[in-house]
Formats: sequence, structure tokens, C-alpha cells
Amino acid sequence: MSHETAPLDAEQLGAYFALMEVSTLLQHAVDEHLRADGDLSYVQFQILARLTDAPDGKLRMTDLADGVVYSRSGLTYQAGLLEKRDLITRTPAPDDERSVIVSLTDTGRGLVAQVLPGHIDVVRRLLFDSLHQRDLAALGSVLGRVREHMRAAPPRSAKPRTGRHRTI
Amino acid sequence: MSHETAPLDAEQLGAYFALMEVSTLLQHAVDEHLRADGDLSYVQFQILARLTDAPDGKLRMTDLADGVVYSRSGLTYQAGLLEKRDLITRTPAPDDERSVIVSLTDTGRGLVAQVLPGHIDVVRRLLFDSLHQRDLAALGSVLGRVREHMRAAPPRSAKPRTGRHRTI
DNA sequence: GAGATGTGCTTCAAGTTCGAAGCAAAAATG
DNA sequence: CATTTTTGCTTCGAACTTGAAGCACATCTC
Repeated sequence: MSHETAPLDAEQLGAYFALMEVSTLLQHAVDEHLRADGDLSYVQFQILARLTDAPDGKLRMTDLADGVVYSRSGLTYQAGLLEKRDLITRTPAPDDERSVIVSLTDTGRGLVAQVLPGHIDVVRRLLFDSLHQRDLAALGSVLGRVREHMRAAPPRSAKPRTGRHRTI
Repeated sequence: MSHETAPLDAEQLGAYFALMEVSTLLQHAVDEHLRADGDLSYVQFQILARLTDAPDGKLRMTDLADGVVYSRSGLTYQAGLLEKRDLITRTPAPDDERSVIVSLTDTGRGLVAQVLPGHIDVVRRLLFDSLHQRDLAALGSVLGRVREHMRAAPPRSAKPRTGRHRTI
């Protein structure tokens, strides 16, 4: 067996639990706010937000799913809902018949703009109000490094990634 | 309007996204491992782990749900599954006929012991291998502070908490 | 101490999630 | 090129999650 399995020390355990609890609570709070403010789930908001960030507001389904860390079938389902509300559009890609290109509609862009201030407000209130500038810098840099590390070492079953993968 | 809604600056946004992505990836990885190793979902493991930590391996349903940040009905469902597998036991509380006390069985305790090393291993590999001791300390202390802040300011709709609430 | 209110858990229905299977188009292989 | 393999998405079934409604016990109020 090549891996050490000594127990995590108390400090590591604390950091791990804190990370999971903070992210869970934050997600719940944000989700609740998004629902009240724009009838969007957290996942739906993530999809729209990611599109907002993309060039021309367009992304292929797969790239979208990867960005949101979400199953393909789940994305198909949510895309159906969003399309029904006219927040996005799905059209076959011109260069590759298999691909579907998801485009943000004006309505979608509007809705994101509408809920964004509240969203940001919740995040700031919960996550940042308790932090000093120095803490924030530390948190960002440490988590950024962890993220790179994780992307490099994907969860066992993952296939080798396709490379072109935009940062959120 | 009493709240400032200036956009989060780039640093804050980066930290927020990194936090959410790291926790999601970590959760997926851990979930996959638990399933392979002991046929447990992450939620189920959390339930069992929390019981392992509790005095006598017993907790009331409500306390359990609070600890896991989980809906009551969802917990009932999962408790049913765990009971069917003889990992826990449910018995009415002697002092309060309404309450149900969940107890970890020996089988349950054994299963936790069985999957724990792998679980820890995944967490260490993904979360801690990329961190120096100093970073770890920073992460733990910052997240710990955030957690306290969040617990103090619960997500809008939450009822005033009951007070006796053990730290994970 | 009877009636109103609150608490703890379960049941229920509706919605969401995922992986496996299916299907079509593209790329790789010979 | 014909055949195999891979890729991108959707459909399908089964499992999970949740809030609301329901039920039983406890607590409060007069």
C-alpha cells in the first residue's frame, strides 16, 4: 500500500470540517436568496452566470457541465427548464452536428443582472464580513492553490481531461 | 436600502468561486470513495460519523439533522435505509415519547472504521497535499472564523436555534 | 385540567439528480 | 473508404431530496 493513512491531525480535521460546513451553509443561503429573488436554483444561476461570462454568451453543453461540475443528464434537464423560461436557447453547432450550443437570451441576461446584487450581498454578508483584508488574501491564495491541485488530480474515475478548460 | 451592493472585487470573487469549486470537487471525490469502499453516500457517512462522535453513539433525530444541515424528511428517509442495513437503530426516547433516538450499532461502528482510512486518505490527497503547514493553519483559522460568523447569522428563514448544538 | 399551541417525527407528492443505455455524428484505424 | 471507436447529447429508470400535510405527544394558558 503506497499511501500513508495516518489520521489527519486535529488542525487538518478542523479545516476540513470548517470548509464543508461553510460551503454548505453558504450554498443554502445563496440558494434560498436566488429562489426568492428570481425563482432560480443555485445550479440554474451557476449555468446562467457562466454563460454571462462566456464570449457572446455561448457555450457548448459539455463545457457548461464541466464548469458547473455537474452530470450531463442533469444539465440536459436544467437546460430544458431554462429554455422553457426563455432564459437560454439551444441550437446545434454549425461545425459539429453533435454539439449543442447554449446561448443566453436577453431575458436570461436580464435575470442574472436582476439577481446578482442580492446574490453578491448574501455572499459578502456571510463570507466576507467576518474577514480582514489579510485573511481574504490568504483564503483566496490557499484555495486557489488547492483548486489547481485538485484539477490536476481528478477523482479516480475521471478520464484525462480535454485540455481546453476555461477558469470560472 | 441598508446594504451596500458594490460588486465583490476580483479577489473576493476568486476566493468565493474557489471555495465553492473546491468543496464540490472534494465532496464528489469523497462520495465516490465512500460508495466504492462501503456502499455509503456522503450523507450516510456524515450521519454515521456524527453518531460515532456522540456520547454512547446516540443522538436524537433532530440533533442529527441539524448537525448534518439536512431536512428532517430526508433524514427520516436515510435513517430508514441505514436501519435496514442494521447500521443504526431507532428507538423512542424514554423521557419524551415524540423523540426518536438513533443509536449506532456495532456493525455501523465497524463500517465507519472500515471506510475511515480511505476517506481520510482522499481528503488528505486532495485538500492537504498541496498545502504547507502555514497555509493549513491559515485556512483553518480563517474558515473557523467564517463558520462562527455564519452560525451567528443564520440564513434568513431560520428559526432561532435551540442553543445546545455540539460542534461537528 | 381542558383547550390551544408547539414540537418531533413520518408520510406524501413533486421535483431533481445520477448513471446506464441509446443514438447520431465525428475521428481514428486499417 | 469501410469499420471501429470515440464523442456529445438525450432519454430512461431508479434513487434521493424537499416542503407541506398529518399525527402523536408535550407544553403552555387560562
